[in-house]
Amino acid sequence: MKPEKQSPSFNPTSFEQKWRQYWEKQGVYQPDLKSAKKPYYNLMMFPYPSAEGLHVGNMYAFTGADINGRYQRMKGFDVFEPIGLDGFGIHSENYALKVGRHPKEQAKISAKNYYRQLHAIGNGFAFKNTLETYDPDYYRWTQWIFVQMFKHGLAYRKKSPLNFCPSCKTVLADEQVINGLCERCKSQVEKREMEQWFFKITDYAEKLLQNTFKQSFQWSDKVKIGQRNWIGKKEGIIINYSITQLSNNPITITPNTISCFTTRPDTNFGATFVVLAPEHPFVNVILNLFQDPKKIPDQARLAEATAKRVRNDIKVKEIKDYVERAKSKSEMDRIAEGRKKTGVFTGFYAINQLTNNKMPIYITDFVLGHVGTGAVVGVPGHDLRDFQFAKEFNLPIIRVVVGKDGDKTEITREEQIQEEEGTMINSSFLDGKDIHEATKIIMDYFVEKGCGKRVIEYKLRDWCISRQRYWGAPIPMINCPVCGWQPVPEDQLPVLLPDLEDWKPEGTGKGPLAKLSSFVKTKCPKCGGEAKRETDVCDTFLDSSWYFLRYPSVNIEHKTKNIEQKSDTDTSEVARRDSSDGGGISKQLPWDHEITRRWLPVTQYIGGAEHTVLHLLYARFVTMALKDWRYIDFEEPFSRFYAHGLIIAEGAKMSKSRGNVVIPDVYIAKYGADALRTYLMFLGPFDQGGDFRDTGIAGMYRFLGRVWRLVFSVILIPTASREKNPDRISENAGDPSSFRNTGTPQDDTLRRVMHHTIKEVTEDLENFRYNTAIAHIMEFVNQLTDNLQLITNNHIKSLLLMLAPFAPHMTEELWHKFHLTKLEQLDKLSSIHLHPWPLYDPKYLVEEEVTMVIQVNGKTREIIKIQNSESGIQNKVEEEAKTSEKIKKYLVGMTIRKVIFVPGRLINFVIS
RNA sequence: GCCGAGGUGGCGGAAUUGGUAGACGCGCAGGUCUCAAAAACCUGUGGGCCUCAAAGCUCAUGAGGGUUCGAUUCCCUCCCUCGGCACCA
Repeated sequence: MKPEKQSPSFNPTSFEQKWRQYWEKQGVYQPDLKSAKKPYYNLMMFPYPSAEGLHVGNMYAFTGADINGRYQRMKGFDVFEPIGLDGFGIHSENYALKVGRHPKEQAKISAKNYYRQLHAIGNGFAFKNTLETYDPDYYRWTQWIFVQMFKHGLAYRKKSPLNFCPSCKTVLADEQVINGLCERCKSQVEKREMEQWFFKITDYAEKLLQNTFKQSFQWSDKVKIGQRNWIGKKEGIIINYSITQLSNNPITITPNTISCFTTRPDTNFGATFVVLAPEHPFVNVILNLFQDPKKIPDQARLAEATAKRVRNDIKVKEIKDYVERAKSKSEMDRIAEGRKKTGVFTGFYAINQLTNNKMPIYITDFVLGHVGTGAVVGVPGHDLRDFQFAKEFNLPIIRVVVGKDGDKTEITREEQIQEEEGTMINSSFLDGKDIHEATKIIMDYFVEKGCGKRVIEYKLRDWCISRQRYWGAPIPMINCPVCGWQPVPEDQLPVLLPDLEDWKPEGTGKGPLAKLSSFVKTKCPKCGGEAKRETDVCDTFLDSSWYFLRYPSVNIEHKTKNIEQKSDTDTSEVARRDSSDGGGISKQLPWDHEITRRWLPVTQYIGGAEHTVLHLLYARFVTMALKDWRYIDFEEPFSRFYAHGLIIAEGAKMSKSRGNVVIPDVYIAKYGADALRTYLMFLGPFDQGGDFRDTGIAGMYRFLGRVWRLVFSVILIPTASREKNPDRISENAGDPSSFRNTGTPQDDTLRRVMHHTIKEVTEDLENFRYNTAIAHIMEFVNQLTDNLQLITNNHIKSLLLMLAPFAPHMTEELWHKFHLTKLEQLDKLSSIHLHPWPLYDPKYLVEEEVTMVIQVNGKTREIIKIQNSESGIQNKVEEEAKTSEKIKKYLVGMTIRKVIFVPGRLINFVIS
């Protein structure tokens, strides 16, 4: 049979779907989860369906992650690459609100469309292991985690001023407030005093921080640093100052000290005032004391004259007004006022025990109630804010540090403030000491004198978990008037989210579930009496804090026997924990122990850096807690994390509000998924993202077309070389030993280029340098195109194998066309995607002749070819260089002062 | 203000133990094929000078200094863009 001379036209839509069906049918991307030998858990952050569908930004992230998965699979790993939908929570609910559909209905529609797109991009997903966070089988366990948090004392209720989004009508975690705006809807966030559920993530602050320094914690630096900054560890001291008044007959107050946290006690000789946050407890002490003169307590009952004087000193009304005003101010109002310092004097003084000065105590809104002790000792000479405050209230400013500029004059301008480094002055026993040394000395001093205590503070605060919304996992707690808060018994989980007609948020401070009395009314699990269910739902980020544990075990029946099957040699805490637990359903876990052991922690996690202090921190916290409760035996969920860049369009981040969202579907229909995938990976470094352009994708389509025709030219028109090497389906692509050596220079060149390309592409893929990997493949293709008659089977195989992770459909099509296999003959192992990655042999990288640069005084004047064997010998190269007419011209009449020789690279004559 | 990432042709971007700046692609220009177009293919493509041409010279990696035989790369000062945090004591 003679092959037709014309290659079929390159039409991706004619074969892409066919191969996706084949992959799925044959289970090409379904590893044996129970007994895989070389497990590689390749995970990408799952999407939340909060729009019409995936945009190219999502596709960029998924494709980049998928290329790693495909590469690792070809390297011989059993790659598990699951995908699912983070469909519970406020993102999806807001979208449902927007389109005016019930979230449950919308979820079905979104799921269908998202999964259609996720198929269409051609990733090696394990589609048998999908999960959706709104599935009761899933959120049952989200609730179970909540119950465990409660049982272990990590879930608690607290009343505090919280971030409230008036548009989403719910409270938000600190991590979800960006510049005072709601992370989701960009509305102005208000402060509201509410009682809510919190998770004690702060208990893990130190571990969350310390683990980021471990060698094994291989994360993108920017995310590591971002987490460290967010945790914000500070070592300092709490100093207690006695409180006094100017009056001769001071009233007694309790407490009679003020505690201030500071990291810079070295400057305390320069402390001249104390400032309190409006929320500070002492403020209430004052207000209660003097609100009504009759309420002055007995022990403080004063002579009328004294009382009057005290009331004059302490302007109660002014204080009250200031505090109320401060508390009602929104973040935005504060910013709008600039950084102008305001405050009110309390009438009380704190005694600086170093100088015996009476430091006036003020209330000011620049001190934050939740930071440190909510009270700050003011050192106006060496802190910008303290300086501004002192200026505003005419308080004394004392210099106690001399900076490197040596300026010892009085501090009157902001530029004179030394904060970072310097030497102590005007500080008695600290004089002349470096500030860091002085800090240690003074800390010891305070501790010894009994008026200070070293402390470690963190910026990280507890995770507010309650949301006054409908579309989330109901918080599985019951409030009994007799027994207090009780968790829903584990065998009664899930607490199903009821179908609610009236599900829209109202902003009353309660979630929509509160309106459903059949849901609210329940029995106390402890005493059996009438009780009420919690009606708030969990934050979405709890859903996604453990999903990676679930994926590998999605299809596992929860049989108690898989817990008891442990061998005696298995001494892990986890095993003992499992088998010593009580009977019944509570024994079950949402993950299979053996599978979890095999696959977790996640080998490679890939996602956006925007989750640095959100999902990535929460998932680490939940994993640590599960480890401490002995449900798993590792404490870090993601061994490696790679933060990809963002795709921008029209110069801005893709977002619905900007209207610059690019939908991949049209491009897939026009150019095929392969062209879009390869284009996205080519447009810039994967960690930097890039700007999406139509013209670029057309160019990539042309490139793939060139590859298509190149491969068909070999399939259809056998050349002399090809006939000499007729074993069309040999499995030795890239195996260096399979190469004949004809000795012709062109043959050698092509072979060298191939090995060089394999080397470069392999190294690039190891480091997520997809753009340069593609560039190298392109150069290889250009070389092949220029030497059509010299192409061998191995060139084509190597080319297809290297291109396979990027263009999985087309390479699969060409692979089988090349091997003349028929679709119906194919089994799983025929797939190019399970073929071993090509290897290179360094010995074929060596060139006969190398290019050397000849410089005169550091400027390149000539480029010569020289035998590789001689390129490392200075005499030879120098001799050769001096025969060059051009170089002679430069050297004539000059003296060579020095010759710099870099073997194999250049020679430089320094002349004068 | 602090932390992080960047600044290279018309555009996206290559190039690192300091050694040919601009790989690869887009775009553009010219050409081949065609009645024509599309597609495809070929050639050229940083600026300036010089030349009929070839060759050559010269400038150029945000700005300015420095180290070096040699700097996109290292050091100092500064400017700009993007991302994150932000009155955090």
